[in-house]
Amino acid sequence: MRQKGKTKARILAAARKHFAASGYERATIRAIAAEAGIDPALVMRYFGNKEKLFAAAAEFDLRLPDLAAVPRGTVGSVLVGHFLDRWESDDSLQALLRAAVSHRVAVARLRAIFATQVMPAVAPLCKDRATAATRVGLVATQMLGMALCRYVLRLPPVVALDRAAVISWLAPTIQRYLIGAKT
Amino acid sequence: MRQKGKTKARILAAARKHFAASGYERATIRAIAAEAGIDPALVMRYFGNKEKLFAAAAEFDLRLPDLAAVPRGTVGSVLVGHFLDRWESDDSLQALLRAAVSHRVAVARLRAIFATQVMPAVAPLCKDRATAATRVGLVATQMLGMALCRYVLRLPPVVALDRAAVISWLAPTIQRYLIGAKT
DNA sequence: TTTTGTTGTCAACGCCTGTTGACTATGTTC
DNA sequence: GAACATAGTCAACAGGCGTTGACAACAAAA
Repeated sequence: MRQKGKTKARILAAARKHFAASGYERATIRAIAAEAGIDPALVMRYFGNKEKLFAAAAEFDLRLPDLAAVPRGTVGSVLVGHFLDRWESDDSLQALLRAAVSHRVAVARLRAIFATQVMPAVAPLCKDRATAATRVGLVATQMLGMALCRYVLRLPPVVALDRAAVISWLAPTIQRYLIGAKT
Repeated sequence: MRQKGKTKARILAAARKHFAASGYERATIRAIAAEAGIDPALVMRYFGNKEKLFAAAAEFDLRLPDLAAVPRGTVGSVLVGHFLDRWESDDSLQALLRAAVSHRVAVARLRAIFATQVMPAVAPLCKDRATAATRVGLVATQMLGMALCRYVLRLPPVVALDRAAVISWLAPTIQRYLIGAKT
């Protein structure tokens, strides 16, 4: 065997990098293959087609912590900090966001992650069940908005913030959306 | 003259529609020309190339109101309401956001709008000049995040909110970012 | 050693893209 | 009516794309 697993992993890493940097359509199979040091045709052998390659590259776990265990007053800080960590350590998230803006498969995947990972982990924190979905949605607007401005659009004042500043500014917002009074 | 101005306007409208719906690369000159009911070559005659067509289609004015005139306590509501109006009445904003995620010209344009329209209009509201840029940046994260989740990703709980609910949830956030205590 | 199955390469296909230059039609001006 | 500029069409180009099927290299099983 001439290392099947390693090649597959190299392709996936290259795919994540290109999808994250360029979005779905600008990331080409040829460029990904070149980065992985192999022939484009081999990518097809491994993943079937471009859409399946993307699906494989954008598969990941948000690894949300057990929020029932953290003190209610620090839920905002913990959530913001965790999201910053995930965004900075995994290209998949950037790849997914960039692609979701123009590709139906990617946006479906993103909605699925929201529904199956974010919602179940975060919604139980809300007292009134009636507004829980709304509250989690609001959290998403602030979190994804920060990711968009900081990592994708790179707005200078947002990039300039350090980790601690982002947390101290955003945490009260998240806290209020989740367990604050209904306005 | 066989109506030069009207054709140009039809091309621009078709371009905005397609860029908004599909992003930069998926919106093709051919499709735009077909929608405008003319030949693709005529688009080139009018705008030179695709990039210039996009630049023309993504040119717009945020029409920010004079914020010095509104009571300090309602600045958040006014801003959120105004942004909702602009997002829903003008395809250019969606086109620009969708394109900015994968196209360097578009992201530059978006940063320019932030710097030349948002910053000058909003920054004067902040008391301490030192943190003004940061505060306006934070406002952008929440506003663009809402636009992203509501109009582009269409997350169900965010889409379900009506105009009044969006305003009443987001206004306090914006208010705090702009004129609240530094955390 | 031969066979067999896997890992990888090569060259090409068909399609769609932005873009171009030659051409036609129409309205305006002398 | 002739000359001319403008508005619009047509067919084609060169290039890049995802994708394919035939072939080569190599490792393991016979």
